Amino acid sequence: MNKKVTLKSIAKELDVSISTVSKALKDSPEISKDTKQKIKAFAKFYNYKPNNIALSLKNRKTKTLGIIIPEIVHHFFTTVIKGIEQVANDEGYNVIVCLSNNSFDKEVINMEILANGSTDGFIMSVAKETQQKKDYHHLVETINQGMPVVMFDRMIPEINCDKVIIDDKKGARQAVQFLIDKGAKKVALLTTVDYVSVGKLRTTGYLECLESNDLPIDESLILKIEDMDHYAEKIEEFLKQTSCDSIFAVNEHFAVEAIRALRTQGRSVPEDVSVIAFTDGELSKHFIPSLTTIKQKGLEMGATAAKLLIDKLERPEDEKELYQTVILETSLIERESTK
Amino acid sequence: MNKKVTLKSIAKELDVSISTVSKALKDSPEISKDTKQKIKAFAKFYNYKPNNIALSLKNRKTKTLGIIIPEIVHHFFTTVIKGIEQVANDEGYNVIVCLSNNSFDKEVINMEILANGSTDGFIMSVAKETQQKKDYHHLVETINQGMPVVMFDRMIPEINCDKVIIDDKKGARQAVQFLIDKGAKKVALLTTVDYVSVGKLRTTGYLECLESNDLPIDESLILKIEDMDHYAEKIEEFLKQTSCDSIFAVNEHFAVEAIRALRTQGRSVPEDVSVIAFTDGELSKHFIPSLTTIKQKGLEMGATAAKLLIDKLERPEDEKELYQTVILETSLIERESTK
DNA sequence: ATCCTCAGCGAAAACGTTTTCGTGTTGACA
DNA sequence: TGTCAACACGAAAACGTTTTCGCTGAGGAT
Repeated sequence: MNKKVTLKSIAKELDVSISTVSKALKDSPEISKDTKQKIKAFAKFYNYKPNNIALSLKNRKTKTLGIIIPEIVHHFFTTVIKGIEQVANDEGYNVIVCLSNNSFDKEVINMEILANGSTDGFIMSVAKETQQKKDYHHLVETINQGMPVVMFDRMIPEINCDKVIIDDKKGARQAVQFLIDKGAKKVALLTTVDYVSVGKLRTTGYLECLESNDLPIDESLILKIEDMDHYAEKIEEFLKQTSCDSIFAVNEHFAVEAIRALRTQGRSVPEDVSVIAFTDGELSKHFIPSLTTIKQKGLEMGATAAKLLIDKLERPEDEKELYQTVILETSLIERESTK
Repeated sequence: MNKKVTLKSIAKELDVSISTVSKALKDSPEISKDTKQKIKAFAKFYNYKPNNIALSLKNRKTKTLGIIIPEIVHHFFTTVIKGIEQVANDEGYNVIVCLSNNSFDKEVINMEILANGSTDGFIMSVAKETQQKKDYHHLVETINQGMPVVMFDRMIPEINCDKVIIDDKKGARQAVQFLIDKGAKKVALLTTVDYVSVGKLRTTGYLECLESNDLPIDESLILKIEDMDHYAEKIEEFLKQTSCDSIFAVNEHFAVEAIRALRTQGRSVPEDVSVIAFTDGELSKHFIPSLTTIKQKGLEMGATAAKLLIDKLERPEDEKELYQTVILETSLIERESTK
């Protein structure tokens, strides 16, 4: 087991000082050609690589970005991570991923751990519980310590930082308008409870769109789902009691379960009921019928967030105070679930 | 913007030495009660947290695990990550994720970067290209430097390290036997090219099972897919030219595309053709018909890998040389795609 | 009055870098 | 021969910890 080679060990072996080794490896003009050659050859032979930790300590930057997300077994978040990873890697940054599991406490702990030197900044989507509790002290504190934070998707308007979001309201309007344009009169909504920011925004978009088309808002056409463990049953029950000609779901799981429920009730998609969903997931593409969706663009979101963060990190101190919110365009992808 | 508080700054402020502060915060008996109280109060008030980087440098351990996987937008890998994260967190470790995108070069670079102090060990599934090239120098070198490596899923038998795998061959046999028991005579196989280790193993299992049931091996019933970009077309074409009564697919995407292709050809699943797949994915559960699968147990795999790695990290030097390979049981989950 | 003990604290090294500044040697030039 | 610049290198500080060891002064024992 070859122990790690350091500047010190090279210096000792070649009988020069540590500084000489360091300078030689950086091709400093201070060092003579002969010495440089000797040191470089030795270093190469023993495969010397500078220790990142020591560098981090010295430079006071780690070249790593902290990602905190509620959940990783989720297609949207993985595409975001991929987007982040790509630009981070190109810029020489690494990525450390922490999961909050939608728990406020875990989010706080993760942030505190990473904030103490492990990362240069954060990219995060806040936990459901955090949005519910409205306790943002951990965010405020890390930002106050000079750690840049970029929020994406589930963000908090009151917090002053860079943000990357999609126009959820507009996307929802787009979806519902699409259904209406195809002749829908009774559009059902499958959404989440209101404290989930994106759920609320999409609900609002739905309502706005009905209104601007002079369609009545029928509460019995709206299902707000809290418990992600039993949503299938909820949806099935809901669809038994309501008659609609189309469905707008805020995510693909709701949409898929709706289609399944409809099918067991003898109604087929898209012939009897059109279904459209908010998502960027795998299911939509492969499901039969494949789903018409409002695309969330996770990759772009991640890439944009990473760019914003790195930009802030590599900018001089004085220019750091201006925060921007990037709003990504949504796009409607028509597939088989609507007619 | 409150600058970070350090031992030094506390020491200066309270007019004691750095060592006194350090000891006081660790409740050392060397320090008097009064001093301790004073220092602790001050530290708490200014929210002192030790700098992880400095600790890492001092202790020569980072308390973070490096994960290198080919791809993150993939349900199996995300469940593995989740499994790793859970036990890592419980043991006070963080997790840094790097993607190889199935590129040998990126795998090497990522490993080299992380190996220089950023992580204490690795959990990885090797890139397709690495399996193809059979160039394992980066693995050998990091292991030789005393960095523990745990491989999962796509592993390399020649490398001496801990491994967590599922019994792919047995799982495949289980799947094919299930089909045969249900009366299948012509079982088609949708698999990958042979240099992908798990693909090859599952193919072998398929062949073995046919043999032990005295069924002929018909090469025209076997499709080996190389290019993951155009597999749908390949499968469709394949199914047009072959008549089979059942299909064994090595992943859920192949299975789903097969079902779609069958349907356009007027054959329905499971009535005309039974389909079974290797996977743990979302698609299988939600697809209509839902898929009968051999479960991969990503969560367990990740958790086991993390346990193995942490175990090795926290064990004294002399006990580190024994490597184990944990083989996870597969289980068959019967759903709607087989009859 | 002298010695010893021990409580309570500080100095310094160490982890592996980078970088500033200082220093000794050489050769050229007056 | 003496002066000075240039060259080549080393010493040391710094990043923020932990930890070993040494020091000081007070108090008790003799």
